[in-house]
Amino acid sequence: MRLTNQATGVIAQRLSASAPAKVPDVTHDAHKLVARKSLLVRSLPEQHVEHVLSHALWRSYDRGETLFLQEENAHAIHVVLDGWVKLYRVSPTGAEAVVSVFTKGESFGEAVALHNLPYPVSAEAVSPCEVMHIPANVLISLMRKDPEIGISILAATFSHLHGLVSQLEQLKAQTGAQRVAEFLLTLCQGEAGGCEVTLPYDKMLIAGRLGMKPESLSRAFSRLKTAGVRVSRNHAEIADIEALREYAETDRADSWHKG
Amino acid sequence: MRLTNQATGVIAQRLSASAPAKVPDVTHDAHKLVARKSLLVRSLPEQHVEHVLSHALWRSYDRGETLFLQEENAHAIHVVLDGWVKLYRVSPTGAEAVVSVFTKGESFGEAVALHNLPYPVSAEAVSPCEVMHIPANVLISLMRKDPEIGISILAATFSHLHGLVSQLEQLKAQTGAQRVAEFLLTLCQGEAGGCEVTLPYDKMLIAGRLGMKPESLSRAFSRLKTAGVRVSRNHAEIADIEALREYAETDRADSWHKG
DNA sequence: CGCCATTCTTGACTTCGGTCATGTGGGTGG
DNA sequence: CCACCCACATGACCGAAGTCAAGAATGGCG
Repeated sequence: MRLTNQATGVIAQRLSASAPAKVPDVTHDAHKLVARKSLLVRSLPEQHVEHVLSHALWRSYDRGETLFLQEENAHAIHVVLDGWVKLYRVSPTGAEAVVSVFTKGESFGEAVALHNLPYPVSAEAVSPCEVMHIPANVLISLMRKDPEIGISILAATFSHLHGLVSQLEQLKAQTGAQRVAEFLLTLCQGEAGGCEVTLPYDKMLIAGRLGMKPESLSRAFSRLKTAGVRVSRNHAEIADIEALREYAETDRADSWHKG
Repeated sequence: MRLTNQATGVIAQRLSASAPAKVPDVTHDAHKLVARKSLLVRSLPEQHVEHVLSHALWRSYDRGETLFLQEENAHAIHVVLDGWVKLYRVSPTGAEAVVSVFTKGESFGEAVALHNLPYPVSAEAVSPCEVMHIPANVLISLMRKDPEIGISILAATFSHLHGLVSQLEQLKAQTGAQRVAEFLLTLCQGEAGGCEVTLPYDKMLIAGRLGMKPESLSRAFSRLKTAGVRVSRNHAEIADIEALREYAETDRADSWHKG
């Protein structure tokens, strides 16, 4: 648990008071802004946004803290306002599989919460973070008045489906190094040329997210040197984005067979 | 394409007539029954079911026929009434990754259709099959009257999310043979003891579905002999379901490390 | 400043799974 | 009925990735 908890204290108060509307807190305002920009809230009909935000719970989590566990019943939708949250699943064998990692502006748990179903995954803060929880009943009651809301929730859910499908494709059709390359590409927004990026979280988690062991990630990084990638600490330099994309999209067989 | 297309002809007629309500066709009635029992339709409010079914399109597909392609815009939700349909994705490298395989009573495309978004995957019939298409606008207009419908669509979408999450977990945390073991377990409904199952589709597709090459599937099967599995043609005998589950859930490291 | 825990890297070794080549059996079409 | 084509199995080979172990680099904390 985090020890320097001045901030945590403030927010804990806020948590207990469930109508935080006029707390004159700059960080809270900043978080509200992030919330408004999140995919989920952004796609809600404008007239309901204020209502939803004012009925939400705002909480801080320390690194390593659990938001919820697999099999627990869902009663809220979660929107990350700051920091990183991982969704993972523990297989019967005890191995942990990271399903996704969310950050500022991203939401999860939409489909489960509206049905009071058990979560299929567990959620844990991997850095100190701020999370907004929207109680499911708030959304459900709104939804009965305005069906449009159902559509926006479906939009968010679809983007998760899409993300999972991409991940499946990558796992089934790409090597580890290629997945790492794609991961790096998602971090740099430029289209071409060189680029420097900061790795958003530690390498153990990156490895998990990409479906490999930390040792394999290290090796994948060194393999990417030939593609113009240099990594030190949590900092990566990409010499040529196009070249890296080329690497990621080259069929494994081609590389030595036709090369 | 299928050459014996008497049946296909009949259904093609039905397809062109968009109000097939009183066609006295036994197979059509049988399909309607399947449709009613599908997860999607089953969770719709009773009073809308008839309306939805009567506005649906009913079509036959031959083995190998394409229902839709990745990137196409979605305008309908699909419910499989008979046969098998695979959803797959072609990666930039050209490799095909099977995302899921659906059969009788299962639906897909819910979230995409309601937004007119492009499909993230392609769909192909892997056996002759019957599919019901529910035009998205039918559901959308109903949804505006009764928000309950949004919830039931979310239910179907959630079960897909859940399926993808399980698949991810399996790919990240299990060996090929273990995935095959789990696959076999899903085919037998018994809890314990022995069991015989028929493989639902050809081994190439099973291999794809489980994220491996046909050769690896063969080897996985022979590896499972030690766990009491015997396979010949499309028929598999499982000596002891419990033992097989045990095999599937044993950590890879354990097997030789502590064994 | 120095200790300690953790993360990260590297190396040796093993296993898993993909690739290629070959052989076999079953089914379809001529 | 035979030829041909697939799906499928098997073996040889190899690269990719996991396991184990040891050491280097970091970062927090006393």
